[in-house]
Amino acid sequence: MKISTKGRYALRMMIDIGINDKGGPVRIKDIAKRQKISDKYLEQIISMLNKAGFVRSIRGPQGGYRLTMKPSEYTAGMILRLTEGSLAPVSCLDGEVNDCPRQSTCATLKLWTRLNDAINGVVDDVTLEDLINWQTQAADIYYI
Amino acid sequence: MKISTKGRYALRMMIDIGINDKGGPVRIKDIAKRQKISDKYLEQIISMLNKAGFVRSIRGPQGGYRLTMKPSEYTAGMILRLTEGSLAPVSCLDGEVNDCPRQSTCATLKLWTRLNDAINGVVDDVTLEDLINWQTQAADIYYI
DNA sequence: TTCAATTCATATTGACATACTAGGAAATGT
DNA sequence: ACATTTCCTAGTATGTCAATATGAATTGAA
Repeated sequence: MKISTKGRYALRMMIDIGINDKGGPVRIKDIAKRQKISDKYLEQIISMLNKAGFVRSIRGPQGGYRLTMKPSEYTAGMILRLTEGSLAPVSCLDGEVNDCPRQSTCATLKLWTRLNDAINGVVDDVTLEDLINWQTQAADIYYI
Repeated sequence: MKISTKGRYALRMMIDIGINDKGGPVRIKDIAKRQKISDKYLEQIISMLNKAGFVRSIRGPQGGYRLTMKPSEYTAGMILRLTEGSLAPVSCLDGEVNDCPRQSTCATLKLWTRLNDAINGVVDDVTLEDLINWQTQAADIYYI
């Protein structure tokens, strides 16, 4: 019942890009250095974000990545669902339809559905803008 | 971000025992047959519930397991936390204290804390009694 | 036009967890 | 005594996670 590094790193990268884009693209190497994460691993993760259109890449020298939308338009749920695959606590709630043969008599399904709703309620309520604000506020307090 | 079979089976066993205790202990073999799960695997899981005092065992012929408390006194969270280890979405929220060196500057921690609270809010609100009621209601509808 | 800096793509790996299966020991009611 | 139950430990196949590794493709700048 854990969010994997993929999801956590993806959020941190999006936050990092949001904060460090000063009118030009942000390099993986710099993100890796700031976040203290292997740049090769980050490459793989950002490739997902790129293919999903959450960032766009610029190749060659002075290249890097930029956000494609305003931070307020991304939710944490969008980013986590993309990288984690699904946030559902049980696989029968993964897709659109539940084809579990036990579903009509499954008491625990009601519990899992409530849990699923609670999880979605949180992650779809928090935007990248929120995360960036929390990040910059925390940094301010820390470095004063 | 999935509940494992251990947690799911533990809940189903507790529900099964709650429903099928007719004044005497319920055998693993019968639970396994009803739930269509390997009895050997259920043995391992119920051993955790036994050691935690959630059920008590009676050995020998006509032996089996009985609940030690009223169904209303168990929450789903108690059973899941025991079998899953922890329901926290990130490991830095696992124990009592958070000793992550990034915590003071970690924006995502706020998200994980909200998520953790939401998860706990659901699982600690649903009791075994609720689950048993949902189960018996579902069975009624199904078999009429 | 060459070169260095960057992203892009794919394969491999080690460690670990999951979801069991297997075999037999211990206890106990009849 | 014996059959029935739980109890205990070990083994195992499979898959996932979290990287690491290697090199190709692209492109701005000298």
